[in-house]
Amino acid sequence: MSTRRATISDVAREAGVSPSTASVVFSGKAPVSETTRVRVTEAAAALGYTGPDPRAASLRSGRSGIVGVVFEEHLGTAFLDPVQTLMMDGLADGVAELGAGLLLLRDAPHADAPRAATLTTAPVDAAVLIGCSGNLRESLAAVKARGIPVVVIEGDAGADVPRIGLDNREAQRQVASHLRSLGHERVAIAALPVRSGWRGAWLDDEIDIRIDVTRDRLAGARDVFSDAPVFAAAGSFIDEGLIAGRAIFSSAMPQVTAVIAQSDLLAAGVIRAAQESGLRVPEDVSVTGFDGIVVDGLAPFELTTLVQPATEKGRAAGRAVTAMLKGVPAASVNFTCEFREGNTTAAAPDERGARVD
Amino acid sequence: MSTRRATISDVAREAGVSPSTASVVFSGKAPVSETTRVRVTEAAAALGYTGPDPRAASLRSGRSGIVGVVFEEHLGTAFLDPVQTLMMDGLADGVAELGAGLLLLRDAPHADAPRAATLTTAPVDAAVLIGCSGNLRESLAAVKARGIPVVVIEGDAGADVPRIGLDNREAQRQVASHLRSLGHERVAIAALPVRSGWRGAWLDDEIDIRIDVTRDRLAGARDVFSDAPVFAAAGSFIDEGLIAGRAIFSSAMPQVTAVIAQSDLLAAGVIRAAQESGLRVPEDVSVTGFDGIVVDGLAPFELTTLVQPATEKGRAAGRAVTAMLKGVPAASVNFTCEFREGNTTAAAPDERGARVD
DNA sequence: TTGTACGCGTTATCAA
DNA sequence: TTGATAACGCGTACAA
Repeated sequence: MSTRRATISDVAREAGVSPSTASVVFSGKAPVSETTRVRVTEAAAALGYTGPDPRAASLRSGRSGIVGVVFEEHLGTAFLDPVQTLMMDGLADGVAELGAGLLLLRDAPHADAPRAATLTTAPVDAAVLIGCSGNLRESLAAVKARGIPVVVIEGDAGADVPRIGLDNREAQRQVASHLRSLGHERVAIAALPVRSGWRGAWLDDEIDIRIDVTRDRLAGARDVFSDAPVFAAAGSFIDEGLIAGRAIFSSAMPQVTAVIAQSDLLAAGVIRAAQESGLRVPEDVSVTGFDGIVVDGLAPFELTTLVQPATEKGRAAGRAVTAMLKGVPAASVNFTCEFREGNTTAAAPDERGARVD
Repeated sequence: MSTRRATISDVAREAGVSPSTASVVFSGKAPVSETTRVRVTEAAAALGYTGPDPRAASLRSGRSGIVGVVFEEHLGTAFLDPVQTLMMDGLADGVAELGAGLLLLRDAPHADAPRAATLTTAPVDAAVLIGCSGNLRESLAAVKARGIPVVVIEGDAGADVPRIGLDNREAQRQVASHLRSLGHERVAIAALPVRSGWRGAWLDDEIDIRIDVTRDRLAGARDVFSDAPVFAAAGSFIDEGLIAGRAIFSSAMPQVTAVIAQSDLLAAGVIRAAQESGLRVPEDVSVTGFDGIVVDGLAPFELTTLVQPATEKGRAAGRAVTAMLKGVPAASVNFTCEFREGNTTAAAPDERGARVD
């Protein structure tokens, strides 16, 4: 009874065959006679050998059967955000054909997990980057240098990296235009974080927005309301929306008649803040969201929002990765949001009288 | 420009040092003179070397920095179930200290993904099994043979495997007793699936329940209502609850006055089915859930249910795995549900008059 | 502080 | 159908 685990060579010796033959028995990559197969299988059982060591196999074959999914946040939040959840669902679908496992990774080592697994240290065959902040761009360089296929969801990683995109700017502009057509002039924006680790604050400097989604949606809003003040929240949560909303409604700024939130969850929080301030939605203030997810506890409100095909985005990413691993070049895909009018928007208060019909 | 990628030996040669020195520069496991460090770093940059190959490193060191999380369902559904989502959130937290990535795996190859990565073929340092059906038990044997630390959430894997458990049976019994004390006699049960791939049907044979959660909760209900008919759904979804509810309310069985659902989502579906049948909840029929999650669109109902600490369960599993990888034996942990009375249960119709106070 | 030498466990390749 | 050989790329005793 040796102290170390049995290897495939041990099994081969026990079965009286060569290591390569034993290997074939387990991989099934070449025909093996039934008698040999049985002998090897029995030898393995006798030695308690449960199959090739994945580490060694992946070193030799160059394949690990793992697709890395890189988030730029605390991993936990990836599960708490409905949009991400739906995307993961689609992604799991998309890589199913490939038969790979999904490895959840963070973009870079963080204070609370300094030795966290990252794209550079993980044995992945391909990677899917979600969002594409500055940190992610670093990972990207490493991965590209290693020649690992990469797909980016919601971000720009250069012309040679397939992206799964969304018409964030156009969609947000559409909603902004809708508000303008309702007569709104004094509009505030509740934005998503501008970079990893952002704490939630009024935004002074818009040059330094490092998260593409935030920047693109903001640009869309700015296409219509070029001077709207922006409070960038710490994350896409109802509670953060509440904080943003309080800042917006209680500030010394001129009374806003509409708030453009960059996510449905933020919008839900903003609505709550409005109610706290004694403002009626949509009579006193209109609020718009983004994503088109189901927000719990928002009844009787139905957000005026943009519905994005989150699951489809994930599925497309999975398919792109699958294709690339098969050597087929993958093309970028751009998805479109669908405008959905709810009951959280109405004509601006000032113009109410004139607009009622 | 060679056709293959640079290795650490190439870098060492370029820098004029030995491979082992170069290795140390990257791993930081031994002191290196500043000049050497710079020389190696520059050589690496010149050659486009981005660090040790994770595959080789993990073969050599025996560590991959990956914790496998094994589900017994289609991976996508894992993200759609709020309970799983919360658990993953906690799990991510729990392994954070370890700095490992979470690899999402299925229990066994499936029809739609025959070559899917499994516990046996993935380079994991440790594994967390969620649920513990028959399929999982197979993986379990292999993993134990390989000496990989394992923790099981909601399942029994033998005395030597730490389990993160829940008082499913006792909790469910508590709810059943509550119903009985309200005067209910004719009760039906809307159960979770009894095994992987189950399609949803009345349950004839209760011997063959291969999913522990289902069996334990059923046992709890049976402790009070020993003859209640059981419709086992295909999954924990509102739509499956609807199917179960329709079966229950439209069947030729004696009019039930209460339905014990094994999850909140099932309960939500059952309520919908009741309304379809013209039954009022809770006046005509009481419905109970399990999990204590927020079910969207259920307003104005608040389920009478059992609140389970899902996030805590995940966190405990993560901590157990972390401990085991450090060589510290981990103990099993058993969590307790909290009974929460909502407005979906009331006195049984027959006894209403007698019970009003 | 640096270098030498070896093996981690497997599988691709090719010849028999 | 099977076997011999040679890497895969790295980490780490140990010696210098």
